[in-house]
Amino acid sequence: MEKFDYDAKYFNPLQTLDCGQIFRFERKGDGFIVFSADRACLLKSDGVKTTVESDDAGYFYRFFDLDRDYSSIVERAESFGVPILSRSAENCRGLRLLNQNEEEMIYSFIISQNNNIPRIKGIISRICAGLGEKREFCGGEFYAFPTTAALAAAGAEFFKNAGCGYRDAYLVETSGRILKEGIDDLGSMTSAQLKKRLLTYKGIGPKVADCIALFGFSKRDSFPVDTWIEKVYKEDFGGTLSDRKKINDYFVNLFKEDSGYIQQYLFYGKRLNL
DNA sequence: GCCCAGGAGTGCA
DNA sequence: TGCACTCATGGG
Repeated sequence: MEKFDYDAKYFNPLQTLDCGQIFRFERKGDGFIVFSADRACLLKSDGVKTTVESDDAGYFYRFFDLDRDYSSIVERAESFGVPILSRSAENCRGLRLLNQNEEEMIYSFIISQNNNIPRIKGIISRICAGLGEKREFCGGEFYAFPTTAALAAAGAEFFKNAGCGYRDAYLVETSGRILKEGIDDLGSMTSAQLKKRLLTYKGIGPKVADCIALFGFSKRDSFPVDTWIEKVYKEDFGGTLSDRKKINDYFVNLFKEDSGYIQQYLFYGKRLNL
């Protein structure tokens, strides 16, 4: 096991895990076990230092985005003078944007559409248990996120039984296509190129593409617009547009390279009613 | 029974 | 191009 720690002021486990960007983690004593692809780590904080234990410190250092200075991000977020944003950034300064596995993000956010977070977690958990490799961590067992090959071999009936509902066909179609084509060429694309490509997959529309780009491909100039962000737009920014594409344009033009961070502050802050 | 959830695909004007 | 309709499922 490898272990490192980080200033807890800018790395809060609960805020980082609970804000809706990740669907696979569980409580373990006074900390959390966090899963990514076929790996796991143990995350704890005493309020002064947050510690990460795993068998690959380098992977999780990048996973938790620990190269980046969040004090300046929080500062810039507060500089806009929008009350809900200032409150959320101040309260959620320990929220870190994750750099997650690309394929796990693609399939997870296809499942997320028109769905709620607790149910998304349950569906993904059942898919992992059914198709993922069994691994060991911290004296317990867990299931890796399934490979594309395993997903492509599963069939619609499996996904329906896992609770995917009508999204079963999207998973069958998209996993089959990625098995054939791979996604190696997506990693080097610009944000705009990547989103355009993502939109060509079944089950991926503008909002899901933004989430995949933001959490899976580290495209921080993305601003996913869902029902909660629509609410923020109307109630807290006095917005009058209802077209989600135009709302997205409005926010990206306003927040630019900080869009992804600020979107999470607003999304999480609104859900917590901060 | 209703409305809602990290929306997207389809058909038709 | 825009817009209404539909798509499972579970919780409140």
